[in-house]
Amino acid sequence: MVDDHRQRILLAAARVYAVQGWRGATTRRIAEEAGVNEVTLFRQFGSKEALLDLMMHECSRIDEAAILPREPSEPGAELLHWVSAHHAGLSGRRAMVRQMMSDAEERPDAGHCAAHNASTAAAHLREYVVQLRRHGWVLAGDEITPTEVRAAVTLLMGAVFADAMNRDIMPMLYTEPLDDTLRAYVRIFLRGIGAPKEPVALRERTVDRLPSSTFPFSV
Amino acid sequence: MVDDHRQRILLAAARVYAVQGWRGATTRRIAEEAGVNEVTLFRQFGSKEALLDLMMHECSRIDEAAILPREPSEPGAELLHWVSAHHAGLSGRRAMVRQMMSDAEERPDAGHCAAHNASTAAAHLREYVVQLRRHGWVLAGDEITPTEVRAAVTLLMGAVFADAMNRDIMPMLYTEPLDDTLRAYVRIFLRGIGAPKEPVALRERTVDRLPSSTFPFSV
DNA sequence: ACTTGCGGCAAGTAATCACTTGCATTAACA
DNA sequence: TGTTAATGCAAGTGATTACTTGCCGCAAGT
Repeated sequence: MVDDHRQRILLAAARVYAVQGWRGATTRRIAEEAGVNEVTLFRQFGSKEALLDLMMHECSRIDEAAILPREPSEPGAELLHWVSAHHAGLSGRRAMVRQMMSDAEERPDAGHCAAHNASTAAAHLREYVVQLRRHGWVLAGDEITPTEVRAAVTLLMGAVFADAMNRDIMPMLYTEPLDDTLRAYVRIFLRGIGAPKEPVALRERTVDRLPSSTFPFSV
Repeated sequence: MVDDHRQRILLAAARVYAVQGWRGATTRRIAEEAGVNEVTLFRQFGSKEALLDLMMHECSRIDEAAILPREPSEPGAELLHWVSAHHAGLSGRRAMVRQMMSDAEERPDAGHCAAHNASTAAAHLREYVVQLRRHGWVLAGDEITPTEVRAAVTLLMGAVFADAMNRDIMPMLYTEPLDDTLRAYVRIFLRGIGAPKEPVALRERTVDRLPSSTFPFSV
């Protein structure tokens, strides 16, 4: 019963905050949205700041992102699935992420919460690229530098982030359907890191010839 | 003198708004920042809403973006220069853009202002790609579809946008220096639309064999 | 039956919000 | 020199802010 109330208030706070931001998320509005008395809010959480801080941390704990397989078998399809899931997650939290990023100027903690998901997702993608390389999906010895591979990761992550954040308010930029766009993102990304569309002829033990230490991805 | 006051107030409003957002940009703080009596603000602009609306429209009028040449001669360098300028512009307005995007939920006009620069920049880039193709810099007849080229534009724009917005609060994602990253963005973009690094052998009048009508970029 | 604790309700706190009014000052222009 | 328009200053408007206090009802545990 107790936790039920706390949860309801936290969810209400998240909804109000996503639309109205920190200053607009008044204790009155949150209480009204939760269907509780305003005083209950203070008795449960102490202050507005404590409540919103907790809410933001709870929100950033959610990791609903799809998982990239450890052993790549179909990079294009796997990446598309993962990117779609990541985009969907970001898109669903769009309003809240926007508020957090604007609050980052005054409340660094909000920025941290907004960055958390993106950071872990980027780490997953980096690890996946390492595996791609390990399993011979990436043409080694290219003119593609390790820095460029790292940049390709932030390029893809950034493009998906911007797409999720801006597609609704920039119709001039995002004219093509979401599906086609994400598919193209993935294709360009794979081309960018030197992975051909067709499966590379499986060279046996490419791993031995490309020790992971030469690759600058530790995590 | 009069315009001097108005300008000072508008600039002060922009500074305060960029940090504190709409609700945080109180008339008191703006007047104090401008070194003007609070009443002057109301006598000049009528209301807080009128002042901030005007300020946002003035801000979105500024088009400091570098210009992409009509006749591409060195795509890599030209694009890098343009992307750097675009990133610098966005980066300088970072705080304000973030506030506008969070206000977009309640004040659609703020969203429009935030979208304006990105939209015109994207139009420029699209036009440049058309010119690239016209002058034979792009390998035609590839497996690269027009939709993919369009997506490449939004990919690059989105990545630069995200980089400018998030680099300061996501150190885990943006570990490489800005210059190297932008350079890599451009290289991957060019590879993504099928433009090789080295200048293509100038085929005479490729234009005739590739009428622009087959290319879906009208603007 | 009695305690304990949680929640609703009504009221009130000082601070801040956007905005207004009246009056004195100042500087330009006639 | 007189007029006019813009500004500063002091004060005050009602609304809203976060937060507190005191009292009462209710349900569960002992």
